[in-house]
Amino acid sequence: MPELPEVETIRRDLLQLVRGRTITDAFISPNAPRLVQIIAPADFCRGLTGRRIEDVDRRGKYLLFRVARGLTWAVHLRMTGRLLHNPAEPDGPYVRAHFRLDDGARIVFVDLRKFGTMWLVDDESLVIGALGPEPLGESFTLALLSGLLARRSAPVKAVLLDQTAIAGIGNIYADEALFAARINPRRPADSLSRPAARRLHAAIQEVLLTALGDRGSSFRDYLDPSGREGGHHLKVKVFRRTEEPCYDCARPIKRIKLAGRSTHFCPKCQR
DNA sequence: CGTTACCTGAAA
DNA sequence: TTTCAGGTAACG
Repeated sequence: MPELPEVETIRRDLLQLVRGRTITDAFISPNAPRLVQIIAPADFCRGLTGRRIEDVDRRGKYLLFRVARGLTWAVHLRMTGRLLHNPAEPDGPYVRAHFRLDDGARIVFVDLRKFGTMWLVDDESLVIGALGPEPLGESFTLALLSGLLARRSAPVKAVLLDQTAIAGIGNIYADEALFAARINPRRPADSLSRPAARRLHAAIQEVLLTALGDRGSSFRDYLDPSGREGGHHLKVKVFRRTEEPCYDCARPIKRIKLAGRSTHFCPKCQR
């Protein structure tokens, strides 16, 4: 569910709430058998208990809790995962894991669809080793994006969604970035002109930064650790605006299936 | 490369 | 009843 702006919002909030705290108890629900990867849930809980949270990082859509003695507790929320801090109802029907901290606070992992995953590893490359560069990082240059596009004949939207190409872009912000860059999502990546690649590079950063400023988008399930919605879904230009008028040309936004995902675009403005 | 599976619901 | 859902791994 959450993409880079949502996961980064969660990271920033949780950093303030849990840094320096020690995990005093960990619980994985038996109805979430696929939640913990690689090791058994009991070993995961034993491994986390008693450990201090030293930092909270993010890579792509992964949250990385740096805990004592070099271990990383990694979390991927997939479609419907939430990490809530002291929620009003800590025993709701979709609670898949919970963690008690030494200040009495509770971190609750809620996930309707059970796609979310967690790891406890000493080598983070096991989890995030294959990810491409951070689109808001220094290494994400125009030259890098152009090189990426030139090597792929797939539709440009499929490349934006490929986490090994660029880390953190999902279905909302792929559609929004392609609209901002006026590029048709079906265009083969290697067919983009130099100016089009330049527009796309700027659009990716602008769209992600704006959404981050709005604390993400809450179309359906996304809530921050305090249970609040983001604000960016109120500002999208094409995502889930099928048959509504394009803000630039007033013609209806169209929806197609691409790379297995619903894809929204303006056929007149995006070529 | 584009489908299919993983889950559970909400919306059409 | 059918389709759709901020994701991604595993298929063919």
